[in-house]
Amino acid sequence: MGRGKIAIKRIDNLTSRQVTFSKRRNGLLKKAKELAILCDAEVGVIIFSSTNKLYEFSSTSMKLAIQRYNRTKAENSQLVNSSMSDVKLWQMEVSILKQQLQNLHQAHRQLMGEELYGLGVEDLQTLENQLEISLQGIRNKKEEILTNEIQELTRKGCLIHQENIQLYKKCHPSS
Amino acid sequence: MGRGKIAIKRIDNLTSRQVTFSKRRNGLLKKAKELAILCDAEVGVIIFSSTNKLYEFSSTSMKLAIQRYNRTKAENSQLVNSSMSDVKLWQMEVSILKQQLQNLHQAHRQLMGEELYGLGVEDLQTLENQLEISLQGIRNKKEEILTNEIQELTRKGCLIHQENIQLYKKCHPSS
DNA sequence: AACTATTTATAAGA
DNA sequence: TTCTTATAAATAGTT
Repeated sequence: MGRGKIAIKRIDNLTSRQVTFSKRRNGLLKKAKELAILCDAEVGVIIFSSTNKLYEFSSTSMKLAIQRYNRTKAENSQLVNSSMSDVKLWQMEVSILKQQLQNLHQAHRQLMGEELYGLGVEDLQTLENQLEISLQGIRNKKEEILTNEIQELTRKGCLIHQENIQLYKKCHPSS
Repeated sequence: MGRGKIAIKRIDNLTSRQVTFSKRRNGLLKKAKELAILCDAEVGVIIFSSTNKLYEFSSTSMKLAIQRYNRTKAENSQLVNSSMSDVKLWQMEVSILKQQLQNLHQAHRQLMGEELYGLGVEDLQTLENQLEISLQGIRNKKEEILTNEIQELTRKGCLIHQENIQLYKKCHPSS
């Protein structure tokens, strides 16, 4: 990625190491930010230079990312705390929300025609019917928009001739 | 960095968001590792996907990196350790999850052909294409199940005659 | 800090 | 999902 290829091993020359650190550190932080934005992910990056200077990026807050990390790692070996503290209650809400999310994800994937493993003919038929209805709604909506656009254009005198309307519709196929 | 240039904003399409996440996640982790090796730095990366799955990299150990991070921050702002309480952090997580739920709900409703208000012809076409694909997958699955059932019945000698097979399929319409 | 020649990452397509 | 490929982006070495 540059004038020459380099092996991934510690750069001996101090100056060159520092320059590369500065360039690549910026690159890493930029890519971390892009990943978070593009993919709606929570990303946290901690970098200590060899001179012990700290650089960081977090899409939310580093504290939150770390807490979440710790919790995720600890979730397996749960049991810990006591009765019903505020924290416990919030934790319960989190787990409920996570469950809801998981359920929705599952339903969503099935609507996308994925993960159809467990379904029988009946379920599949129901799904198919729903999708037919969805398609109808979407096609209607599209038709509606196009009709509006054509009316607007006609009002402005752009499309007076029938054949132009046909042409316009062809360029924006409705199904 | 690819066939086309993309703007850095949340990718709307779920599938391509997941694909991009997977590619860029790998890219980020690789670059983190290279930075650590090349420049003798301590690097820690925490990534939560939008489906709450954790991915991480640490050049030493994440525990160590986090400890060092906390220590450094504490040194910088002598005293301020009071920062965010556990409760506050859980609350933040709850609000993030709620947002995710809302997003998914929205996407879900659109797949169901509802709430099509904000969408343009382009979006509607994308949605329509997705639904067509879904339908195809579902119909294939149904056909597959029926074919298996017929084979099973035929094996048992219940359906030897062609007209019976047609009848069976009619009673379990495939579309 | 800039400047490029190259390498690398990756978006889109198969 | 995995592979391929054209193109965008990052960056190594240089000025």
